[in-house]
Amino acid sequence: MKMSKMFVQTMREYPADAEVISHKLLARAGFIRKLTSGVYNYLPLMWRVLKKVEDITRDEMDKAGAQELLMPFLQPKELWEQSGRWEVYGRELMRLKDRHNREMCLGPTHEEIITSIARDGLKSYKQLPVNLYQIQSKFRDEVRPRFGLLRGREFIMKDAYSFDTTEEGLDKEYKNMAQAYKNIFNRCGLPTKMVQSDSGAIGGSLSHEFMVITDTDAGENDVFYCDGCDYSANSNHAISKLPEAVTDGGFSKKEIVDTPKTTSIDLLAEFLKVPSSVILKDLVYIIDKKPVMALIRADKEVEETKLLNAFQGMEIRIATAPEIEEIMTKHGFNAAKGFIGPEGMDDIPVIADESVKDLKNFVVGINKEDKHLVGANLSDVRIDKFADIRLVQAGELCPQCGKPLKVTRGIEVGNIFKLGTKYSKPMNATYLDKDGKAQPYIMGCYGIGISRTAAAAVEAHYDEFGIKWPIAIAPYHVVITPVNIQDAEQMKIANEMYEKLISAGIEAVLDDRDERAGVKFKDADLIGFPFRITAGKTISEGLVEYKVRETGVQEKVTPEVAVQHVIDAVKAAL
RNA sequence: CGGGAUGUAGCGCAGCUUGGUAGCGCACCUCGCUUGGGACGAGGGGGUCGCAUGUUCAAAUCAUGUCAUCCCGACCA
Repeated sequence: MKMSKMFVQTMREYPADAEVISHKLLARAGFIRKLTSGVYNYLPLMWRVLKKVEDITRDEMDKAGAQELLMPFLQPKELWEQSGRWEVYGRELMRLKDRHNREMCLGPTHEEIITSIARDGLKSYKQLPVNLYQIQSKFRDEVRPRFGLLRGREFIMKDAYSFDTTEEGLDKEYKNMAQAYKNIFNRCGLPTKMVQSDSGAIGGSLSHEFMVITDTDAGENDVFYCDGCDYSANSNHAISKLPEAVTDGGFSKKEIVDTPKTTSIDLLAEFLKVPSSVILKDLVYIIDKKPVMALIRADKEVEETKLLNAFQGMEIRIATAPEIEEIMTKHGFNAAKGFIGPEGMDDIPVIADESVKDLKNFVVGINKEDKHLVGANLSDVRIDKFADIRLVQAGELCPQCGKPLKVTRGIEVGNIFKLGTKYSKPMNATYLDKDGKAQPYIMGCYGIGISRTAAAAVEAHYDEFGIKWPIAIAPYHVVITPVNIQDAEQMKIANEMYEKLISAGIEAVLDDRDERAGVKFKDADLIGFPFRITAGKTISEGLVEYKVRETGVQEKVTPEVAVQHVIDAVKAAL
């Protein structure tokens, strides 16, 4: 490719609306251009990168025995009603109507469609197991898209779905996919951590996420890990042992005491002169439009995803102050939210965190303004069930080996889920077993954010001058830079090297623009070509310059050697 | 959904307070000069100032409304 003809406009400044480094660099270097909020044009350089990530993914998926297909982007409401998700999927699901007023949605994921395909085609146990995948655009109408390609509304994803007859079969495929994912990210030049995770809105029993560990702001997920063993988990799934804490309030008797204006835990703890670890905090959440109460030791926080799962709900949010007032009034109470408790709220389910079990002589709200019950014990509080609903914090102890857990941030680039029969059952998607009996498929699903992976690669590989693409997903492998295109000798050597590289199968760019050297160098660094060969002032000695973007190492060598270096390096990396 | 900010050329911005011929830098085109880390000079093209309504002799500028974009927050009792 001749640089003079290449469709790329680099900018001297970062776009004003970009926050994270991958967004800034991809926009400035001419890879992407925003069309509307959370939606981007993938310009030619970006598209080359994306195709490489796709190709690596495709190659490993095929090797792992999966088969590619392509499902529609537009989906009918009916299938979503069969799975039960039409009602329960939040506003992220982009709903629309066609000219006949038929309700449709843009696919945020494809469980419903794939299940309907399987239902029609996989009738016999003899046809199973099967793993089908596609690489396609998805749409999720995020509340607040940000971070460029990392959290857009439209994005490219590889999603695979497996169908098995047994749990053992699913387990085998799950491991098979985990290995394929490791291969994919390694080949992309992106080291990832496989962490335990919650399965979220897609549902299911077991899941893992593949996280690129990054020290940039773009890491949206907290990953807890242990130096002492191999434990690692996403914050929505992490568990821990709690360090020693005061759990006995030390009150000599149970009584109702005045606690004026103690509308927060801090105020209450200060007023009663007790640590917050002996206060029972009662939070009201709205799960699938119904209120629930979550009790937890007040020095700890609730992990909403865990809470949601404890109720097997789909949508969760904390109740608003007016909603709490309404609940109070409805139950005949007249107190501010700081004084709420399960007392007299018999129709609202109450769940307590495991940590509550250790509490003795504690403090709890009883729905009376400016009053709390102190010296309470578990028998004094209505609790429907216990569950782990606690958010782990760094410094708490590893559940496996007891060492303090550490936290880091990561970008989720892939995930694998065991779905079981979550979709096959409600959608009545079955095969006939050996006995001629209909059985629902046992399913798994496996996603990779293609566009997000490319952006994560930038977060992991950049410096003050620009992007440093891993060779395997770089838009081009090498740029050849004749410093002065008026210099016939420079141009001749540059052209010869270019031809040799091209015929060796190397993706080379010749920067034949009539620009000063500085401009060409800046652009080369910004765009992030892994290698640069410069034909400049040493050409009279028969030498060119070979430079490695990643390390900054450069050496003066003959054109033949420079070309061979690039060929060797690229072959080694692919 | 709440709060804040911003919409002026492809990008980054000034002008608005105090209404009167729409500007600057980068990018783009032409010529000259220059050619190892985003040169220089001269000339040039490009904007219904987000949109609508109003006030006014006159609106980028004032008012009202609306749309869009960005940031923060969305209640830990």
